[in-house]
Amino acid sequence: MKKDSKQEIAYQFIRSRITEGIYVQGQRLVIDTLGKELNLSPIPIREAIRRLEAEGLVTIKAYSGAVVSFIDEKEYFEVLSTLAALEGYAVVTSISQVTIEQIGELHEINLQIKEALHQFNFNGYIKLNKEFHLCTIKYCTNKSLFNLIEQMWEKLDTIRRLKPMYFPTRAPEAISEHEKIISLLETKQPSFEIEQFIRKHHLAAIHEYNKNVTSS
Amino acid sequence: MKKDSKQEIAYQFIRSRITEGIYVQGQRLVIDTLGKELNLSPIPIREAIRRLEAEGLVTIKAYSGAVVSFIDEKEYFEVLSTLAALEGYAVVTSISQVTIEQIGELHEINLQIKEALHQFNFNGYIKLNKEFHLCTIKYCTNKSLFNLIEQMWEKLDTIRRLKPMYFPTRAPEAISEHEKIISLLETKQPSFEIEQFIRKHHLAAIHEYNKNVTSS
DNA sequence: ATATTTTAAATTATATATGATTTGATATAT
DNA sequence: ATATATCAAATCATATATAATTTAAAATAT
Repeated sequence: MKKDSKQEIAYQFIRSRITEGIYVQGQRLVIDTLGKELNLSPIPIREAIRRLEAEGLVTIKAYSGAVVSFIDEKEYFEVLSTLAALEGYAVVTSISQVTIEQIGELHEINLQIKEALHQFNFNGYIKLNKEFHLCTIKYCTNKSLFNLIEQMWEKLDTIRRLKPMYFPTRAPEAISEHEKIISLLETKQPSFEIEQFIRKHHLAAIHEYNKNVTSS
Repeated sequence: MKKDSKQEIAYQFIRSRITEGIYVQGQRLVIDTLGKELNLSPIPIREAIRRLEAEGLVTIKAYSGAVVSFIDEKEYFEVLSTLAALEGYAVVTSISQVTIEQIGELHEINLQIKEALHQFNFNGYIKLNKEFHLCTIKYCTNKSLFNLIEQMWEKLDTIRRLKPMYFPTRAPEAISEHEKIISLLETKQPSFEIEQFIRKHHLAAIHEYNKNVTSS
C-alpha cells in the first residue's frame, strides 16, 4: 500500500477540482492559498500545477501565476470532429476481434442509455454514452490509438464541465444509431460503411449545434 | 525580450537532450547532477522533469528518480497508423481551401525530397517529408486536429532518435506517391479517394516494415 | 560459498527563507 | 477629471537545508 507523495495528492486534488467544474475557467490558482488549504509547502503544489499545465488544464504565465485554462467553445466540436475520425478508424481496425460478448454488452449499455433518457438523467446519459463508445473499441490493439481516444473522451467531459454552453445530445436519434452501429458490427459490414456511419454519428452533433446556433 | 525562467531553461535543455538522442532511453536523469551542470538548484529541475513526464518523454518512479522513457518499437507504427487516419481526414476536411500556391509549394518540397534522396541525405529526407505532409494540411481550420497531427510528427521524430531500429522510408515510391497526392488535391478528387490514398501512403511503411521483419 | 541483515551512501521530496516580479493602490502632475 | 509615476502588497521563483526513501555495499549468519 504505497502512500501517495504530497505532489501526487496536490495533483489529484487540483485536477479533480477542475474536472468536476469546481474551479472555473479563468480562475486563479494561488499557490500559497492551495498550500495552506492542503497543508503543504509550495513546492509540491508547483509541481502538480506543472503537470496540469502540460495537460492543458492550466495556463501558467511566468511570474504571474496559474489560471484554469480558458476553453474556446469551438474546441469541443474540434475534438469531437477529430474523435469522429479516430473512432471510426479504431472500430474498423478491430472489427475482426468483435465478440458475441461485446455485442451483448453494447446492447446492455444502450438499454441503460435509453433508461437514463427516460429518467431525465443527463449525467447518467453522458457517462453511459461514453461507455458505449469505448466499448465499441474495446479490443483495439493499437494502444496509442486507444489511449488517444480515451483522452479525447476525457477532454470532452472536462470541456462540458468547464464551459457552460449548449451541448447537443440528439438522444433519441443517438440511441437508435447505436443500435445500427451494433448491427453493423455484428454482421461485419464493409469497413467503409462502418467507419462512415460512426463518423457521421458523431458529426451529427456538430450539425445539430450549428443548426441551433444559426437559428438563434 | 523576456528572459526565460530557470525552470524553462532546464526544460528546454533536458528536452532537447532527449529529442536529439543524447540522452538514451532508460538513462537516469539525476536531479543533483543536472542541477550542477546547469548551475541551478533542484527545484526548477524537478519542475522541468514533471513537464517532460507529462509529455511521456520521461518516466518518474516516486522516490527513485526519473529515467528517459522506454519506447516500445510498436509505438512508432501505432502512432504512424493513427497519423494515417488523421492526416487523410484533415486533408479532405480542408480540400476546399487548397490554393495554387500550396500546390506549388508541395511540388517544390517534393523536388527537394528527391534531391535529398539522391544526395543520401537521410536526415534531410526525413525533415522534408514531414514538411511535405504538414503542408498538405496547411489550411486545416480544426486547430485541435492540426495540433494533434503536429504532435504526432514530433513524436515520430523523437522515437526515431531514441530507438535504434529500422525505419522504412520507401523513398522512391514515397516521392511518386507524393506526386499523386498533389495531383489528387489539385484536381479536387472525391474525398474518399484522397483520404484512402493518403492513409495507404502512410500504412505502406508499416507493411514494408512487417515484410522485412518477417523475412529476417 | 551463499543468503540475510545491517549500515552507509546516494538521491529524492519537501519545508522554510529569501530574492524577484507583477499587480493594484495611492500620490502627483496635467 | 484623467494620466502618469511611485510605492506597497501579493505572489511567484528558487536557493538552501533537512527529512525521507531507495539502492548499494559491508557485515553477519548459515
